[in-house]
Amino acid sequence: MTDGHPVDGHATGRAVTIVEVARHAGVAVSTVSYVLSGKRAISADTRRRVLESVRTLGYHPNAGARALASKRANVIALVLPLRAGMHVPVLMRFATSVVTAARHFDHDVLLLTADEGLDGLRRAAASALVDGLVLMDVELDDPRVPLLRRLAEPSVLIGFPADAAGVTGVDLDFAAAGALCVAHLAERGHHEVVLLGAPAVVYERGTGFARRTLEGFTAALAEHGLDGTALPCEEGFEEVHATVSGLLAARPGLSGLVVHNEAAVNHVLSSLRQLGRKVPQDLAVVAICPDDVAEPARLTSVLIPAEEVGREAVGLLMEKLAGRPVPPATLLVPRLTVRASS
Amino acid sequence: MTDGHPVDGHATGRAVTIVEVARHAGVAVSTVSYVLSGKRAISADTRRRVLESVRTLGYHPNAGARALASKRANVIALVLPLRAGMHVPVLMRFATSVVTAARHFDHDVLLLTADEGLDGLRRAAASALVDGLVLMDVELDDPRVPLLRRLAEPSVLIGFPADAAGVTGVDLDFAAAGALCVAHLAERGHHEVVLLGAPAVVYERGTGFARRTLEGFTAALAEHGLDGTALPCEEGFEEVHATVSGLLAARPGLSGLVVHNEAAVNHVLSSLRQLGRKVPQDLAVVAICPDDVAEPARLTSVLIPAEEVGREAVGLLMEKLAGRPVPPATLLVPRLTVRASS
DNA sequence: AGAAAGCGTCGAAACGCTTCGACTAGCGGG
DNA sequence: CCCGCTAGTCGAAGCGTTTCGACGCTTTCT
Repeated sequence: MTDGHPVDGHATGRAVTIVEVARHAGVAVSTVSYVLSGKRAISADTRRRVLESVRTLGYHPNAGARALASKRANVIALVLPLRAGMHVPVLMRFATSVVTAARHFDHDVLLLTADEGLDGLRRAAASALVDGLVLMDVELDDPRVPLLRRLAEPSVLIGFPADAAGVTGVDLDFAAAGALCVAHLAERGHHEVVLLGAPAVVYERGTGFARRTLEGFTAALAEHGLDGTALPCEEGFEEVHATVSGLLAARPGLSGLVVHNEAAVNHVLSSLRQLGRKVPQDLAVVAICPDDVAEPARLTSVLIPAEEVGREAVGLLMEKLAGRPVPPATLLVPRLTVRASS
Repeated sequence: MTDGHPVDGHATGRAVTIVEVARHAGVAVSTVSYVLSGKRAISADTRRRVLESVRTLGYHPNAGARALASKRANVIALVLPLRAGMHVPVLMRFATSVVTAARHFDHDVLLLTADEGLDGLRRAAASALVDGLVLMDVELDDPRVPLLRRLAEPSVLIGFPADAAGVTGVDLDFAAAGALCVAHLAERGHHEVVLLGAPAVVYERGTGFARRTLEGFTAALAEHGLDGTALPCEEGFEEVHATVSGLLAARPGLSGLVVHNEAAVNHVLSSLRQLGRKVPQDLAVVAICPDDVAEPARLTSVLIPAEEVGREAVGLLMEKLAGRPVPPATLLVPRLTVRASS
C-alpha cells in the first residue's frame, strides 16, 4: 500500500459499487455520491468516513452508470486528420496536450480518426459517448463544420474554416507569424526573401494555416518594401534539394528564407550545406515550426505552440460544456526566438 | 437524405430512445433490442419495421445505458508512450490501425498517455470505461505488466517484456529481421557489416525491439561468418554525420550498413552523400523501417508492418474479450524488399 | 393425438449512479 | 415562544439499455 492504493488483491473480480461503500461507511448511497461530487454540504466527519471507505474498498465509480444518470460521459472526442502532408510529430503534440488538459478537467479522450468521416462524429455525439468534440486540421471548406453547427454537443476547432459562423476556433495567428518572420528579416537588412511552404497538396486542399501564413507573409513583404515570393515545398530530400538549388539559381540576390514546413526544414539545411551556402552568413533562415525541431538545428523560429493550443482548445470546450459563452476565435500571438540561423 | 441519414433537423435536441423506437414500430422495447443485437430470432417482417423506425427516427443507442446494462463499454484503451527516442510517425500508424481495426469490431478507442502511469490504467479499467487495453512500447522491465496481470480486463501488448508470463504480446519478429538483413548482405557478397541502431537511451531503457534486433543481427553475423558490430545512433544530423564518418574511418573494409532507426536513416544517406560514398556501389544500406520512409529513399528494407501489428493486436484483444484462448506471443515474420540501396 | 421443441414476442427486473424532495436538528430573530 | 433558516442526511425515482423467464403458436416427432 505504499503507493497509496488499496491492497491490490481485488483488482480482479467484481467491481466495488457505491452501495458497498455506503454500507461500509454506514451512510446512505446518496451521501456517498454527494461526498464525491461536492454538490451538497457534508459534515467533515461523514466526509472523512466515506473517503476512507472509498479508499479501503478501492472504489471507482462505474463510468457507464455515471454517464447514464448524470447525462455526462466525462469524455471528449479528439478528431485527428491522419492525412497526407500533415507533420505527424506536431499532430502528436497537439494530441497529448489535449489528453493532458482533458485529464485536468477529469475528462478522458476518445480518439476518432477523420476517415470515419461525418458518421463517426454523428455516432459519437448521438450515442452520448462524448460530451464534446475537439477537431484538428480543419479545412477552409470543411464538410464537418455544418454538421457541428447542428450537433447538440459543443465543439472546438483547431484552425478555422472559411465560414466560421457559429463555431469556436483556436489557433496560432499564422498571418501574424508570417508577417513576424518578414519583419525580422527586414530588420536584419535583407531585401529579398522567399517563403518555402507546405507541400502543394496542402494549399490545394485549402488548409487554413498554410494560406494564412502565406497571406501574412505577402502582406508584410509589401509593407516592408521587400522583394520576394512564396513557393510550396515537398518533403523528400531530393525534391527539397531541387527546389532550393533552383531557387538560388533563379534569385541570386536572395538572402532570407522563411520555411514553414517542419518535415522539410532539415532537408533545406542539408541542401544549403551541400551547395556550400553558409547559414546565416550567405543566407538567413527563419522557420515556423515547433521548438523541438528548431532547437537542435539552432534555427531562429516562430514556434508552433502545440501545447498551448491544445490546452486552450480543451479549456474553451469545458467553458462551453459549463454553458458559459466563449469568444468565437482565439488567436495565439506568435513569438519569434532568435537562434543561430539569422 | 441523399446520404442515407435521417432528416437532420433533430440532430439537435433530446435524443431518441429505444422506447420511442418501440412505440413507433409497434413492438416491445426488448424486441427492438433483439433486432439490433441479433441475439434472438426475429421475424423478417418485424425486423424490417423496427429497422425502418430506427432509421426514420435517427436512433442511436445510448452508450452509457448500454454499457451499464450489458457490462460492455465497447471501448478499448490505447496506451501510447510519447517518450524520448520513439519515432512518432510510426507510433501514429500503429495508433490509426488500432482505431480502424477497433471500429471494425464496433469498438471505439480511448486514448491514454503513459504519463498518467499506472493510475490511468487502473482508473480506466476499474471504472469500466474500457473493456480491454492495448499497450504500445512495452519495456523489458515494465512496471505496468504486473498490474495488467492483476486486472480483470484483458490486454494485449505491442512488444514484449522480459517476463512475458501471463500476458499476450504481438510484434514484428525483430530478431529475424536483424538476421534477415545480415543474410541479405552476406548473399550479396559483403564481408563486413555494421548495425546502426536506436539512440543509446533506447537500449539503456531496455526497449525490447531494439535489443532483439541486435541479438538477431549478432547471431546472424556469426552464423554467416561475417565481420562487424553494432552501434547506437542518435537522431540529429550532426551526430549521425559524426558517427558515420568515424565509422568509415575506423573500418575501411566496411561495405554494408543495416540501419534500424527511422529518424536517422535519411541523415545517414545525406551523410554518405556528403562523404562522397555512392550507395550501393561503395556501401550497401539496408533499413528496418516503415515503407513510407524506405519507399521515397529507394531503400532496401525490412518494413515495420505497423498496420498489421495494430490489426493483430486488436484481433487478439477481441478474442480475449470473447473468452477464447489466444497464443501468448504472436511474431510477425519479416519480409525484405529489395530496392536501390543494396 | 399428445408431448416436445422451436420460434417470435413481451414484460419486468436488473445495471450503478445522480438528483430531487423531504425530513430532522439546531439556531437566530421577531 | 414560535417561525423560518440552513446544514446535513436519507429514500426513492429515474436514466436507457440488456437480458431472463414466460407465454402463446406452430411444427415435428412418436
